[in-house]
Amino acid sequence: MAQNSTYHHGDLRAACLRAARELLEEDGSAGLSLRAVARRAGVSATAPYRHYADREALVSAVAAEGYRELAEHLATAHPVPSTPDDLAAVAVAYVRFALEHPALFRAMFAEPCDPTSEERVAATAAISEYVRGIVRDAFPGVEDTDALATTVWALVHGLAFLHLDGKLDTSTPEVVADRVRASVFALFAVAPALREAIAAR
Amino acid sequence: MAQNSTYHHGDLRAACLRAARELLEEDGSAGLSLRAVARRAGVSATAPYRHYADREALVSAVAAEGYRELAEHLATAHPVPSTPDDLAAVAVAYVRFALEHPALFRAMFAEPCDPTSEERVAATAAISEYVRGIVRDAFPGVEDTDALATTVWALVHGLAFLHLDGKLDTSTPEVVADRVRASVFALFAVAPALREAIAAR
DNA sequence: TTTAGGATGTATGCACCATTTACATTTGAC
DNA sequence: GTCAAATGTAAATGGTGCATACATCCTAAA
Repeated sequence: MAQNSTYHHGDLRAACLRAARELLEEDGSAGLSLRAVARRAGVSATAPYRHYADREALVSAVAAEGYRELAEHLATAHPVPSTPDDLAAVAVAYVRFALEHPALFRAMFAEPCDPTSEERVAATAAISEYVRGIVRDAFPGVEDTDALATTVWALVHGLAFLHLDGKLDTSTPEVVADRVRASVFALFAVAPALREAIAAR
Repeated sequence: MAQNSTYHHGDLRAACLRAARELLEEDGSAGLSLRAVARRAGVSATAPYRHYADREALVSAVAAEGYRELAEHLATAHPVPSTPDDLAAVAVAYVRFALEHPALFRAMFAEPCDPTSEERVAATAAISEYVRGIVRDAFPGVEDTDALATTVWALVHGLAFLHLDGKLDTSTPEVVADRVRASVFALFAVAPALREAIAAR
């Protein structure tokens, strides 16, 4: 089981993932090079290629991990959201996650997504379904749950990016949270009207 | 005025900008290297450094150009938006711009923004003010124009990114436009309630 | 009109990077 | 125990950003 020499690492795949994640958080996307990952894992420069086809594959793996963490983070904000207040709390958590892990969040959403990374596709599908579930629970009367979920996700996602890009004041967590809550409540208030708005077109 | 030899380019600054823009649209952010720009401009590899301090400065310049084009694109969608319908048309134009110029849009919003690029800061401030102006005209009764403008921008911005990242169906321009309109109308319907929602917290 | 000097472009070199290919070591199944 | 597959290494190729020193050209002052 355990290697008795130093030739084999033991679990290089996981070590690379961890190193990549660390480098991403420390130096941003530019600091995440396969060579740096290899150095940090204490292994030759090309060893990571045994576990990841190329740089993008490694980034995708980190992103997928990010999706799982985001889902966890949201669930922690509120286990079973069922009211507009709950949903607002989840929205705040979403934006906070982006601000606390800017490089990771960018890797998850801001880079051209590789459609062939099933790990990544599955992870984003899970997030999407999660949002849909929340909306369904919080607004059982709404017919087109998907449309409302999309709108909510887009609003929160856009808020995250605008904050991340310095387009909105992020001096304190409170001002951010207040702004997110205000925006989400604006949308919630109209939820019943959404179906009509769509039908009216 | 005009150079009589081949040593000097004439307007290398503009040529670099154009080449960078082309490379960005052709091969994405990864294809935008200073060396490739120099090659395309028919000039030595380090010549661009006479006009741009580093790669990021060039990207910022391209992004700033993108902001101006986006503003123009939106203005074309509707010169003086003053109704929810007008605003929805502008929102659709925003998302369409992102889908038509994915790499440029990412360069504008998805990369860590350099706060020292005044060209870029000024350009984004202009966009922000533009959105605020539209909201002010379209909803003269709303007190906190800034809050509503932020919400609108975030929603549209988030829709652009989710489409860009393949999280939403983009098979035809129509399905995209319909979804954007539906989301924006949902928000519009509640505009008068926004102030209350904020006050209620 | 001549002639510095600044602006612009070039040549070279360094450090870093991704990726490929060939080779070495270890491990586990038989 | 043997041998093939899995894992790690070494070396080489070709690309990149960028700093430094050098070449050329334009312009404005003398």
